[in-house]
Amino acid sequence: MPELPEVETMVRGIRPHVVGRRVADVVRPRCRRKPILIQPGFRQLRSRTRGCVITTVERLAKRVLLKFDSGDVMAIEPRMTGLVLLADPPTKEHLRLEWLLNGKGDYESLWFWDRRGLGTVRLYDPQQFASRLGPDVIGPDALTCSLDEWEERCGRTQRAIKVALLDQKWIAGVGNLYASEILHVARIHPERCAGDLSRNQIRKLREATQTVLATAIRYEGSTLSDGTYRNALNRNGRYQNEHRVYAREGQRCPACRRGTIRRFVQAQRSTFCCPICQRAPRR
DNA sequence: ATTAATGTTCAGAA
DNA sequence: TTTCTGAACATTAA
Repeated sequence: MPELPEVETMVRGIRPHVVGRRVADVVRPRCRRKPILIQPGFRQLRSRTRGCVITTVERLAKRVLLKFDSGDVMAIEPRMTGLVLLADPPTKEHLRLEWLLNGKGDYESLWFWDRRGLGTVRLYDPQQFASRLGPDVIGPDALTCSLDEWEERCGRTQRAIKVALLDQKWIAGVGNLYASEILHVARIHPERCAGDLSRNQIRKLREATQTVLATAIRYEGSTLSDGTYRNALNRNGRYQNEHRVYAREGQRCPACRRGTIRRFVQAQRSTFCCPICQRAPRR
């Protein structure tokens, strides 16, 4: 379930071990499953990255970006179950790609592991790389979505606020789990129309987004009960212990201690909220 | 033994 | 134009 905090944890985990190292080779492990999507194909990925030095590792919303001295940018999208690892994959049979690394370092390879296989790896040349994403909710300072930008975006959609938060072209970086957590902290009902929010509520929403995601990063993300891990050494995150509403249906709300956490479905995804803290919109 | 649910993204339909 | 639906795939729980 890599969302933004889990992807940021991967990036921080691998960065010190891969920056400056040269790709000796790219290997697709033997695997009878349907191969993951690689653009522009495995052979080109291999020939264009072999011999290149990794210059930077960054996060863009929920993607891992590796940049090479050739100028090429490789975007790894873990989607539902992908992990970027230096060691200790959960299983052998779901290993999808291996980058063998030359030079001194604690680890021989960088791996992409993906149980469901919905993840993608794409290689872009410098001119070609242009993101279709909205502003990153918690990017480097200059790129962090400003309050004015939040307000402008809210004003131009009639969708429920939680549905809008999950739209990466609208604002990038919020996933399903953290959307419920953020709205609970901001005390905004998930079904409220985004266009109806006051400037003050939008301010609270923006602040809740930044504090929830920053805190989750400090805890190295959330490891859910399905046991898909996310840090670079396949260790559990710890933020799942801090969840206030996600997957806590039927439990007492930890904020008001009066409401009972409810679950319902929006845009085919589970939403959790406290009906007392988060007042339902008029219908 | 079916069916529903699980984190994400995107093409295509409404 | 905007918004919604289903599919991609694997695995587990009910």
